[in-house]
Amino acid sequence: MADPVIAVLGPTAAGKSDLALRLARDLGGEIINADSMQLYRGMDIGTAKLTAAQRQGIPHHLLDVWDVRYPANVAEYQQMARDAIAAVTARGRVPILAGGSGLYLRAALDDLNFPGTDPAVRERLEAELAARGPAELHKRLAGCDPGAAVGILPSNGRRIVRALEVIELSGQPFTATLPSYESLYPAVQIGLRVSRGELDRRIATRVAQMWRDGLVDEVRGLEQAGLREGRTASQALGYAQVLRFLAGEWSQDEAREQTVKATRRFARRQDSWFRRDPRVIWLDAGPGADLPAQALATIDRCVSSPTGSSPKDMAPRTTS
RNA sequence: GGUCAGGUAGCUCAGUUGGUACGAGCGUCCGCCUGAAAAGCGGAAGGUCGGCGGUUCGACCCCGCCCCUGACCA
Repeated sequence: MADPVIAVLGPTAAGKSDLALRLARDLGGEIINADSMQLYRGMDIGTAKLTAAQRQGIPHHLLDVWDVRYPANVAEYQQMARDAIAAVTARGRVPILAGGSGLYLRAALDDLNFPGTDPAVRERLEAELAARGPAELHKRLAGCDPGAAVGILPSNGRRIVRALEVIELSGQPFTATLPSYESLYPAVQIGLRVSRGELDRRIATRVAQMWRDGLVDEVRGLEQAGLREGRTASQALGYAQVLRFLAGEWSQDEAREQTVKATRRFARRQDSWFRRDPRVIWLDAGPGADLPAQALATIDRCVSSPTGSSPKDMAPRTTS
């Protein structure tokens, strides 16, 4: 198999960063971040970003590229990620995507095209959403694109706005369904599986550690840098909660507890997103599991599979 | 020891002037997801209404006793 791309995915606190690091060392790879929040400069503690020392000299790409005031943007990430993959590959090294942002991973790896956007149109539609509510906009959507309306619930204002925006800008109907799972690259997607109980424990521990490491101070600093204006960054787990503490809305304890709760919920959403992707090869990342060995063996197996195999054929064989 | 308030879904609480619990939020589980995705949205499962006895055609709602919790008084 030529120029394989490795992806390490799974819920927060499953151990993606460490495994990616290990694989990069063993395979001669470079890591490409696939975590929407680690793209932000200065958001370190709360995103569990590896420190320079922890990176052990392994090149990490797409960390710290956005200012906290900048609204995140999948399409832009897609471009950057593909450029990074191409660059790493050109260097003769193995690209290793690591991160828990499902849509970002798919944007990088799969044949996904994002129709354009226009701030003015968006703003207008959002104002309408605020003024009239999602149900009314949904009726309008049903009028101009019945197909899209069927796939989007009348209560989901966010998606309705985007659909109307795309229709207005492109004159084309909005396709509300994700394409099937077809990779653009030959890729081995490794999913880390941890039991709920264990995961919840790790999340609690991790959040407590973030607090000890100075998350509150980090957020204070970022607040000065305009974090509150950042549409995306201000809503990041931990950051949103600390901002509410700083605003006097919550006590610090409340902020910490809420962070744990929200992170748990997030991990569940990540699970359901990744779970349905048939290409993901799941490995046990519970306590005592020898993850690197399992991962290396998996990659070996996939890479040595018959040449000429399409990416699609690289889904795990249930037998073997 | 006495008085008062309260014991309803895993948690916090609504509710029925007696007619099969309309419950809600949170949690849990499941699902959706194309330019905010650590975001946004939906669905489901959960209750012998503290225990025992009585009144009644019928009680979670009335009566009695008991148990538990909280506050107050001694």
